[in-house]
Amino acid sequence: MLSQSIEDYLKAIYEVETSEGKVSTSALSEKLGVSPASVTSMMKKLSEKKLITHKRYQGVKLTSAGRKIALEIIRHHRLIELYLKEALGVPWDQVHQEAEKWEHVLSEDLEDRIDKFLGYPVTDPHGSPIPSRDGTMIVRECDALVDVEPETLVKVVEVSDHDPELLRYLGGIGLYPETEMTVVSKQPFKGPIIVELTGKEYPIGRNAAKYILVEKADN
Amino acid sequence: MLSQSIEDYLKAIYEVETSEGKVSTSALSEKLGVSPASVTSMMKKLSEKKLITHKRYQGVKLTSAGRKIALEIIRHHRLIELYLKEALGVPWDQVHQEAEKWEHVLSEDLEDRIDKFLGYPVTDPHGSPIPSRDGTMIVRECDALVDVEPETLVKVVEVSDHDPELLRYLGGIGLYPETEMTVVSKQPFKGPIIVELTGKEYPIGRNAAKYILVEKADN
DNA sequence: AAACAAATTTAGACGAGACTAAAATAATTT
DNA sequence: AAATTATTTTAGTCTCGTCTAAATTTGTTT
Repeated sequence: MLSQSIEDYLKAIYEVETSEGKVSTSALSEKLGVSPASVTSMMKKLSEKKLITHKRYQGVKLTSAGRKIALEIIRHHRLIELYLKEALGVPWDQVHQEAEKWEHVLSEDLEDRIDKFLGYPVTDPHGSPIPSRDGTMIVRECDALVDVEPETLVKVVEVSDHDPELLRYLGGIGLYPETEMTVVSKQPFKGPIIVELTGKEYPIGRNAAKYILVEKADN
Repeated sequence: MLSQSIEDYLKAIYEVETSEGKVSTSALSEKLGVSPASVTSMMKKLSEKKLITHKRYQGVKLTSAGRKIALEIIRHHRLIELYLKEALGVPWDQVHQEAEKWEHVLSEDLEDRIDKFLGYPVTDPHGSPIPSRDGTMIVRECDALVDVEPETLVKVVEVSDHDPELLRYLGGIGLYPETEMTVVSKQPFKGPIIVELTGKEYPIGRNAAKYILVEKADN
């Protein structure tokens, strides 16, 4: 059995690896809210357990064993997020922080029951794909909203779950995964992006728009 | 925020206090599966936090602050047990071990949602009363099955959740809280107690019968 | 290429919570 | 009441995961 701490590190490594390619000590330090020195000592331990490979001063990489565990935790996390929303009506801006705790105590049996209850879902409430039990996750190519040209009809694919504030705003204007909307314009001088949905126009800050993934809607 | 370990100790102290009156170091050591020395050092810590009172060599007692926390954890535990059974169909012999982990990560918000979902229940799947949010729990007077005279019609009130094996057996013969049955006979030489329910007779060992609480049914 | 800055690792310490072995106290027997 | 046994506490150690401060390596300027 792995400690909660180890699980958190593996998950963080996976996330940094997919979002930035290279996994530095400082990135993990930042993400996990611990000192760089703590990261280094944990890297040593994870190396010994063959969950990562580590070259001094060169960053780390998950081994396939490490990746499998990371994906298992992420699967737990996302299943729980969806479950809390569907079964208990927890608002989508709160499910993340709850799942952070619950992901570490989910048994295989309960995981299966929840999966079944939800009808074997493939995405969580933020549109993020749920890894399969055997440790694989689909990869999607889609664009950040901030990079889309005006006058385009797009469909929301995924919204980052890290900022509850943003999620509340987006929920308030009815912007969820699967929502279709039109990018109306991008205001100059790093101003907001204006989108239209359900007949109304709303501003979305450039920074926020980095965390909203969309794909071109067909037609 | 209290550590999981502290929560476990407080819960154990509460349980020993209600079942045996006096809370000895060895009883806690046994119950928690740690050495007596570990118990003593934790007692020191809990005393400093004013959660218990401790007289050297004389056992411990919960303060009202300590009791409140213990009851909060027990409330979590029992709500979760019932929730897992009702919402996810977890068999009653498995809910206990799941709840042991989940009880420590339940937020107030989720506690309320689960409570509401269940319709503000007062007992868990084993018939144990669920403490109220403000930290009170009803006390019931009822008899252990082992002490009941033959030829009596009784109603099952509560079954201890500590032995999954026993729970499976009892579930198999349809013996749950609220079940009515007749104590047919007590076999001599510490033999089993024979009960009749749904027209059939079943043996229940003396030891098991200590852990089944019943009340006389007003026939 | 030398100097400086930034990132990373090492060294050493700490608090939590467990352990074992030994000492102290309480309970029970004789 | 003294001796023996059982229980509890103390003393000292260990692992885990964190920290700070100092040393090392890498990257970037000038």
